[in-house]
Amino acid sequence: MPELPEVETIRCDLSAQILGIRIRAVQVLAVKSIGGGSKKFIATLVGSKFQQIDRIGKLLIFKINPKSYLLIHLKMTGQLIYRDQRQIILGGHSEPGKGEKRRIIGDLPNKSTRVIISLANNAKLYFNDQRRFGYLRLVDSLALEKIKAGFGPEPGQSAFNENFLVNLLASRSRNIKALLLDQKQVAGLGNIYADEALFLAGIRPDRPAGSLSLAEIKRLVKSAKELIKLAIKHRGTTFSDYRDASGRQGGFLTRLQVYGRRGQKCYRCGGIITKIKLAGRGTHFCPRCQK
DNA sequence: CCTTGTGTTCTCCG
DNA sequence: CCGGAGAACACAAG
Repeated sequence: MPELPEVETIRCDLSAQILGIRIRAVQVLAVKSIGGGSKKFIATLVGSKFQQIDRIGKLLIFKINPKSYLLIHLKMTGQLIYRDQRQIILGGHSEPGKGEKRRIIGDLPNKSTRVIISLANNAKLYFNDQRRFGYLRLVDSLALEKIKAGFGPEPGQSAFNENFLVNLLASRSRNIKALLLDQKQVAGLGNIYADEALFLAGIRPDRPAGSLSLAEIKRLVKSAKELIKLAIKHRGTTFSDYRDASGRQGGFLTRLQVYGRRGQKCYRCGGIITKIKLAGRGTHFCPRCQK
């Protein structure tokens, strides 16, 4: 489940690998993944270069010319794997694997590969997506601006501050976790990091947003910022499908404080982590120290 | 049955 | 009755 730290890791890695390199060919193995119209999609991409890679929330934005952008959303099981010529020849097993976290995906394409972008340096970019929720879309600059305008600030940005959150939460009955998951309000947090941020701040996820005190809001701002920064530093969390652009797992899993820890002891107070359903999502928290 | 990100649709309330 | 908030559903595959 790639969230902001995972998508940022991919953005950063790919920026160092594919910028300025021409697209030689595009194979669309699943038309659904590009929303139909593969002829125009391929024609627009082939011959152009990746000029810049941006990100808003969990959405990757590849600039291919001043008015055309390729958007890639990984949703639940999407992967974007870069293989250079040597790795393709060796079948993806060329990385030695210094530690356990360096697990390699194996031969590509595989049964989850939906799109292959071949580059002029003989490298390939594979879009894999087992559950086909993710997508690639071409948009012009006007459409891109409209999409960007639909996102709230990210925890790492200065706009995500105490004043912002005070105004956002004021007189809202919705539970705080649902609000944090709403990309229109706050961009980038998904199920894992929403649970983690609330744990760090000591706030129950089912609290009505409007019931948070100023002190709690301050803690939430600080917790979310530190959490996202640390998760990016560790290259994100791999629970099942997430891989970085080189096919490696993220390093943050072992640093999670609550997510996936149902029935285990709280690292902070020794209470037992419980799991409930909230906003349609599995939600983990410590009933003892989260108030 | 469970898992989840997001777009769409539906319902409710003021 | 309108508008918006927010909940519920759809999607998909293992």
